[in-house]
Order: sequence, then structure tokens, then C-alpha cells
Amino acid sequence: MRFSRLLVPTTKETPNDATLASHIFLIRGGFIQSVSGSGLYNFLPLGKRVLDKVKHVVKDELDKAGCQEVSLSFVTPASLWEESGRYEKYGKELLRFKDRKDNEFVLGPTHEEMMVNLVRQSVKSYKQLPLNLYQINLKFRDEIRPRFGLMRGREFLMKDGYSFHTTEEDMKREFALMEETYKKIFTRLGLEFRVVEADSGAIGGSGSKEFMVLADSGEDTIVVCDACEYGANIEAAVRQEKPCEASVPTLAQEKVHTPDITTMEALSAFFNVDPYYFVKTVAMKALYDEGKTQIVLFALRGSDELQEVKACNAVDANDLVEATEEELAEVGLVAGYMSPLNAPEGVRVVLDENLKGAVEMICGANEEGYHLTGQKLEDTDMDHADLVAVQEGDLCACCGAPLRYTKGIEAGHIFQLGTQYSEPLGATFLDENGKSQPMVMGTYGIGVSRLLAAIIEQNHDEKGCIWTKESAPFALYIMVSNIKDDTQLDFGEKLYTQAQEAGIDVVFDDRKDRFGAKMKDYELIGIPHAVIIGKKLAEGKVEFVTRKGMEKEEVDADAIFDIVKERLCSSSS
RNA sequence: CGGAGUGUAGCGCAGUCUGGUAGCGCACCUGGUUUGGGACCAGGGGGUCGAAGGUUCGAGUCCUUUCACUCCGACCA
Repeated sequence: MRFSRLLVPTTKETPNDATLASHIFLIRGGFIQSVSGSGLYNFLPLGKRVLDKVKHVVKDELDKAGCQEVSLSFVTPASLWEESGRYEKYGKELLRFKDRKDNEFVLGPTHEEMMVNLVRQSVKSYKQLPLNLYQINLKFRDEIRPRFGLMRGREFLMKDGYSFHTTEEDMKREFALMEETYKKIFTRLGLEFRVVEADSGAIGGSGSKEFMVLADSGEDTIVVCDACEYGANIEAAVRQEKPCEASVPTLAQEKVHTPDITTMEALSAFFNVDPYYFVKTVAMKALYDEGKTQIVLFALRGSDELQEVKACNAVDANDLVEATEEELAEVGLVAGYMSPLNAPEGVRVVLDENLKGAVEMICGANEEGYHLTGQKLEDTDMDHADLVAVQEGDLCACCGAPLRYTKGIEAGHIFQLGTQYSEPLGATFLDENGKSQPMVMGTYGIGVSRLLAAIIEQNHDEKGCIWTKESAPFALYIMVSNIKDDTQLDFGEKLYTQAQEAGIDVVFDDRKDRFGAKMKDYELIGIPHAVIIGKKLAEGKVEFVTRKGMEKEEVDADAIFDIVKERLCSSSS
């Protein structure tokens, strides 16, 4: 491709809303173009090329793993979503609209319903299973706040795959195969990543793992252990039960006047007791289908923090929001003095597992200005669940080493779904005995357009992008420094033809611009290797450039083609 | 949804307080010079000033309504 014919509108100026490196460089480098803000982007030729390269890697590995590519309709009938029960649960992220006949549709944010529908119509027998179908298609989620360019757009490209099995064991086998396949994909793309335990969120299911591309700008906090392989999203992370070194308090069982003492810090000082021996009670309003709500008290040790996603899952709610003081007063609760013991009627209570059998505890009295000391929680029959947000320094549940936080970009997520969708949607097969059974499912996603951003977050410098070998829009860039110098131009043309004939993905910068301008564009666009043909050609020398580190080597012009062939094949970046 | 802002040329912005010829930089077009680190000179094209209504002889500017977008937070495969 000749650069002079390529639509690459690079800019010197940074768009004012861009803060992340990937967002800045993808826009400035002319890869993508914002569609009047609001999380929509056009892909220009360079961006499309990168997208295709990434798609190719994804497709190649999936096909090798035995998956089959399909393409489902982007517009999906609302009736399918009503069948699965997600029409309401998915909330406002689902873009709903009607056609001219007043039929309701949604733009697919993910395609479980559509894929199950496809399979239930065409698969009837155990002989046709297992099956793993995927597509690489647009998705639309009406995000509350799209931002960071391709990182969190509203319309985005996703690879979504779905597998169907006769048994749980076979689904788990496929799940493991997909984990391995995903690792190969991320490795080929040159990414540093970590596979972590995750919360299943709106997709549902029993077990899920996320593929986190490590980057400080990542939106997810992940908990990792440096001593073993354990890693988890903060939303799902577990730890060893936290020991307490402070001595056990020996307070009588009584009601103590504690005016205006409501924070954990103040209480700990007032009683001279470690926060470990307090019951922290957090009130939330849980939201359910059809606008139903319920006030829930989540109780945990004063030394722990509540993890909201875990809390939400514990009460099977669609969402949790903070309860206002008025709402609390309505059910007879007082902020600062709440307790899971003697909670008012109609209020649901969930205790953290770390409170099982707790004794000598101090908690609120459910009465303004009073706390209770010397309380036991051991003989309660209240619900228990893991509600704790793992802190840095907590001990790994697997090996006991301290855990630490790091940041990641969620680029892939795989789920063991079970029969969560196949049952309500009636996706069944006949087994060997002619008996009808629901299919066991797994689902697997990769944020393909988000990967572009992730690659740049991990591979850039102050000058621009540094694409990895398998993601680069071109493998080689050839620049003629002064286009008016016929010797330089002829040499460039010849090398360009040679490279093309050798099957190298090459872009030839034959623009009339000066050296500096072309060099800035090269650095911004970030093609892994370049050949620069300049003044030294008169002495039989040209330059071979490696974008990573901007290493420049002066080499014999006669040998340049061999060097190019050798370097492009061998280098891993 | 709470808080704070911004809408003026493709992009980045000034002009709004104090109403009176619609401006600057980048980009673009023409001609010339220039060619190893985002060149220079000269000339040129491009605007329903987010939208609607109002006040006024006259509105980018004042008033009312409205829409959109951005940032912080909340939220979020």
C-alpha cells in the first residue's frame, strides 16, 4: 500500500476528552474516529486493518480448537429476552425499540438467547453434541457512561462463543479447552495477562474466569498471589480467615450508652476494643424484578469491608443501592446503631461467614444512642454468605502468602453456564434413552475492539503506538526521506515491489512531506519495523528501524532486503 | 442518577461580562521556495455560532425553554 493513497488523518493535537494513551494514540494516529462523542467510533483503514489482524488471531485459534463460526442477527426480538427473563433484569443497558408494526426488538448486548434459539431449532439429539459456535460481531450496550475510547464504548466488537453439551463434565472439559485457547490467543497478540476467578454478573452461571490484560489504567482491581497462581477479580476474591492478634474483650452482656459514636474508629476507641470484635452492619436497598425492593442488612466484622457484588449475589438481587435515612427510618432502623440481632420485621439479614460462631461481639442496639456488648452470634439461624472485600496483605486461601492488588483490563471472560438458559428457553435434546434433557452450556467472550485499546495500553511510549507483531496494521514501513531525489525514490520503489512480492505486509511512504513529518507519523502509527532511505544512500547505506525502543541500525543498501526478511520472520514483537 | 462544565469551520479554541463587519491556530486548496526531526512566503475556500422561542432598529453576545456532549462520583462481563 502506498501511504500517499492511504486515508490516515494523523493529528498533532490531542482530543480534549482523551486521557488514556490508547485513546489518544488511536485517534491521533488516524485509526479510529469519534462519532460525535457518546461512545461510538468509526474504524478508518488503519484501525480496520488492526481489527482484522486481531480477529484473524482469534478466529485461527478458535477454529483450531474445533469451534464453528456463525453470524447472528444483531437486532433481536424482545420476546426471546422475555423468555429468558433477562428483558427486565438487564436494565437500561439494553437498547429497546419498535419496528413499524410495533413489534419490540433489542440490539444484542450479548447473544445467549439468540444462540440458544438457533440451537434449539436445529439440534435434537445427543448425537449432534457437543457443539461450540461463535461469532465476531457488533454488540451494543447503552452504557451509563461510555469513556476511554475503545475501552468502554457503547457499540463494540465482541467475539462471543457458546458451547452445548450433554453433561456437566463435558462442558467443564470444553471450558478448560477454551481457557487454554484464550491463553494462546492473548499470547500470540503479545499481551501480558492473568487469568482470574470472577463474578458471573448478569450472564449468570456457576463458575467464571476473566482474562485480565495487566495495565495501570485498567478499570478492574484484581487480587493476585505472587507465591502461587491464585488470582481473582476483587468482586470474587477469597482469602484465608483473618486472625486477630488483639486480645478478646471481656465485656458484660449489657446495653451501653454511646451518644454520637457511630464510626468504627470512634467505637473502637470508646470501648478500647479491636474492630475485629465489632459487628459492622451495612444497610442497602435490594432491587428486584417488577420494581420490588427490600431493605437488607449485611453484617460483617468491623475489621472487614463489604464487597457489594458479593452482597448483591447473596440476596439474589438485580442491584443494590444505598438506603437513605428516610427509608431506614420507615422500617425502624437508625443509621450508626443498626444490628443484625433483633432486626425489625421485614428486613432481611445476611451475615458474613467470618461471623459464624462469633462471641464477645459489640453491635448496635437498633436504638438511637446505644450499643450492645458481649453478644454472641453462634446460635443464630440467619443466612450466611461471603461478603468480604479482600484487602491487600490478606492471606491467600491457596498457599497462605500475602495477596496484593493490581489493575487489569477485562479482555476476555468465560462462563460455565449449566442449564440457566437452556431450561427457560427449552433447549433440550433426546439422550440415549430417548429422554428429553436440557443442554448444558458454557459461554465465552473476548472484547475484540477493546483488545486494540489494551494492546496500546501495554505497548506504547510517549511518541505513539508500538503494535505487536500479530496486531500491527502493517509489518513493514518503507520511507523515502526526500521524494524529489530520484535515486532514493527508485531504491524505495524497488524495495517496495520486492517486499510485496515476498508477501510482506508493507506500506510505502511516498508522500511529499519532509523527513520530520513522516518520522513523526511513523512513530505515532507504530509499525514494528521501518526502512528509511535517506541521504546516506549515496554512500550505499540505509537505516533499519525497530519501533520498540526506536533502535536504528545503519546497514548496507544492498543487503537490506535480506535483513528485512530475516528480522520480520524472527522477531517476536 | 448527584455534582461541575462545555456547545462558534473537519480538529483545538478566542469572542459572550459591556449587543453593532464571525476571528485565531492546525488541517484543506493554488503558486513558488524547501527536503534528516511536525518548513517558509503569497494567495484562497470553508460557519443555520447546538435547537426553538422572545427582547431589540440590530443577538454568537441579553431573557426563556430545550437538546447534546464532556469531566468527577455513583454504576458497570
